Amino acid sequence: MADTSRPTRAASPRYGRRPTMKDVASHAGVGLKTVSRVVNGESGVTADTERRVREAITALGFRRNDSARILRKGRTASIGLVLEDLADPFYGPLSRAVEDVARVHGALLLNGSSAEDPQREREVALAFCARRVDGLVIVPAGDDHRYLAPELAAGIATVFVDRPAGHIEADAVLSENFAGARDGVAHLIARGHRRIGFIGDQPHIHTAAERLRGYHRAMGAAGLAVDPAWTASGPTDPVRVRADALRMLTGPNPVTALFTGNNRVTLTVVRLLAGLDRPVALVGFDDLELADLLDPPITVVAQDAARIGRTAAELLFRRLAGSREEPQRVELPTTLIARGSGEIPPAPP
Amino acid sequence: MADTSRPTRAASPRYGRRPTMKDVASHAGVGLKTVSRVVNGESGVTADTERRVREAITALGFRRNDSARILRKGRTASIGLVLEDLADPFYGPLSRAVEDVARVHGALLLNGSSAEDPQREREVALAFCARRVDGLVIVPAGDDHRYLAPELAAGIATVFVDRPAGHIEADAVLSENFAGARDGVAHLIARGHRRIGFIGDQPHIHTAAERLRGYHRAMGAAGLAVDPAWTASGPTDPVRVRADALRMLTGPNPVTALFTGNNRVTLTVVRLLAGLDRPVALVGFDDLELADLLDPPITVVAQDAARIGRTAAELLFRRLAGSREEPQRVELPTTLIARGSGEIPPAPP
DNA sequence: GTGAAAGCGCTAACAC
DNA sequence: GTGTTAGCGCTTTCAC
Repeated sequence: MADTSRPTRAASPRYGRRPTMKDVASHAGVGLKTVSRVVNGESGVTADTERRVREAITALGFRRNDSARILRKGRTASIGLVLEDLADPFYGPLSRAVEDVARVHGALLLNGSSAEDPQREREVALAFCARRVDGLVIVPAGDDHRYLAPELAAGIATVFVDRPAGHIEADAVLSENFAGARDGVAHLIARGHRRIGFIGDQPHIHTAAERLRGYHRAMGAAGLAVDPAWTASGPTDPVRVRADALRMLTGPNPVTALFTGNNRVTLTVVRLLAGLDRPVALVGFDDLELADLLDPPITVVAQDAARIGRTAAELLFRRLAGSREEPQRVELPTTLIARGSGEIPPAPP
Repeated sequence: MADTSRPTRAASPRYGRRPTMKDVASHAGVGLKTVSRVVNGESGVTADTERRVREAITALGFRRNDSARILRKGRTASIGLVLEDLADPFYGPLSRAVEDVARVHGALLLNGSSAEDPQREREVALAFCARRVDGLVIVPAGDDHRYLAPELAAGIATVFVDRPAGHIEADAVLSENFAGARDGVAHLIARGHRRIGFIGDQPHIHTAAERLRGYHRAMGAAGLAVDPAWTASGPTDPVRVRADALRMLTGPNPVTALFTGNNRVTLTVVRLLAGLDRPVALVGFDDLELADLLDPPITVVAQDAARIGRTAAELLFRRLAGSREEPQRVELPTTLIARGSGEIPPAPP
C-alpha cells in the first residue's frame, strides 16, 4: 500500500486519490522527471520511453494537477474579470471578447459580478488576487480602489473598463461618454428640439456624470437654457425612471424629446412612450437588440462592448508581457445610429 | 539579498516577491503556524499576538496564496462553467445564476465558451479539470463525453445543462423542449392554421431534435399532414434561415404560420416578416427582450435561463455535499406567452 | 537520455 | 497559546 494515510478511501476506485506523476512514474518504471518531460512535451526522451509513459498515463487516467504547477511556477495563466452583472446584455459580448483574448494567450477566465456593490467588487477582486490571477479586468462599482494598491505593487496587472479607477493610477478603457451624449443631444437639437430631457444613472457613476455633462454641453453650445426639471439622475429602477419621464413630459414646461443615459433607462422609456398618443423624440445611449424593428425604430448612441473588452484584454496582456509605459486611458468612439425615434420633429405647441 | 534568482528585479519594490506567511511570521516575531491561525480566523491566539500579526500583514501587504492552500487542502472551491457563447443573451442570466449559487457556497467561477465546437468544449472542460475545479456545469457542444469519464471517476461533479451528456451517465437540467414546441405549434393550430412551417437549429443538437419532434407531434395530433418542404433544420446563420423561410412562404404550398426553433432564428424571421405585406403568424422558442413592443408583439415559448442555471448549480453543490443518488434528468417547464404574433389568423387563400 | 533532491507557500498533525 | 515538522504534486537544478 502506497498510501496508508487514507485507508477508507483506498478501496473505492470511484472516489480514490487521483494519480500523480509519481504514480505514473512507478507504473511506467521511469523517474518522476521523465514523466514531467513527456507531459510537458519537453525534448530529451526516447520514443520508446515516451510510449511507456503515455501508456501509463492512459491506464491510470492521469491529468496534471495545475494547482501544483501554478504554485511552483508562480504564474497561474488566469485572469479575473469583475463586472457589474453577467446577465446584463452589455456585458455578455464584453466577457466573451475578454475570454477570446485570454484564450489566445493560454489563460483561463475567472468571472465575478459585483452587483454594483463596491464591497462586493472588493471581495471578488481580492479573492481573485488570492488565487494569484496574473491580471484583472474590472468594471468598477466603487470609486475608491486603494485596496488594490498592494496587489498592483505585487505585479498583478489591472485594467479598468467602462469607468476609471478611483484614487489609484491604472489603465482604463472607456467609451467616449461625454462626446457620445453631446452628439446625441445635438442630433435632437438639429431636428428642432429646444426642450430636451435627460434621464440617467446615479450621478456618482462616472459614465452617468460624463453623459450628463455631454447633455449640458450640447444644450449650452446651442444657446439653450436647461430647466432643472429636465434632468433626472438616479437608480435605473423602472418605477423611478417612469416617474421622472412622466414628470418631464407632463410638467409645466414639457419636453418634446428625451435623451436616455443607458440601455435599461431606454427600455423603460420606450415602453412608456409606446403607451402615449403624443409623439416624443428619443435618443438612447447604448444599442438594443431589435431596436431597428420597433415603431418608431430607436435612434441610439451605440457603444461597442466587444471592442471595449478586446481592447482592455489586449492592454492587459501587453502589461503582462512587460510593458512599463505610464498607465493610460483609452477612449473608444461611440456611433450614432439614426433609426427614426431621434428624427421625430417637435410636436407643434 | 534574499532572492538571488531575480537580480534585475530585486531592486524594484514594485515587482518584488510577494511576502509569504513565513515573512509575516519573522516580521511579527512569531511562528509560521500562528500567522496561519490569524489569517484563517482560528482560535487559540492571544489578542496581543493577533494584533502584532495583523500589523505585520498590513505592513508587508501580505495576502494568502490560495494556490498553495488549494494544493494542500485538495479542494479548489471553484467550479467551471462551459457554455456555447457568453455573448448569447440566453447564457448571461444562466451564468449569473450559476455564479450566485457558487458564491453562496464560497466558490469561484471559471468561465469558458465552446463556440459550439466539440473539440473546444473538450479543451476547456479538461483545462478546468486540470485546475482541479470541484465541479463542472457544461452546456455540451459535442455529443460524446466519454473523455470526461476519468474526471467523473476522480470525483469531479458534473451537471449538463440545456442538452444531455452523450455516452456517459451524468446529471442534466433541461427545458421541456418537446412539450414546449408541441404546445407552441398547437397554439397556432388552435388559431386555425393548417399549413405551419418549422425552422430550427441543426438536427444533431438535442434541443433542436426535441423541438422538431414536438412540432410533428402537434401536427399529428391535429390530424394534419406535414409537407416535407415545411420543415428546415440547419445552422442559425441568417442567410440560411431567411432562405428557408422565404421558400416556405412562397412555395407551391405556402405556410400561413411559422414556428421558430430558437431566439436567433426568431430574430431573423421577425426581420423578414417585417418587410412582408402579408401577415404571417409566428411563435418562437425562447423569449426576446422587447418582444412585447414589436408590431405585432411576438408570441413565444419562453425558457427560464436563470432558473435552469440555478437548478443546475444547486444540483452540483448537492453532489459536492455528498449526494450519491443516481444521475438524474431534471426537465423544467416552458411558458407560452401569447402577445399577438401567434394569434394572427390564417390569411384567406 | 535520465533521475534524485530541493522547494514553491500553505495546512495538518503533533509536539511543547 | 505557540512552534516544529512533514508533505500536498509539481518544476527546477544539477548530477550521472
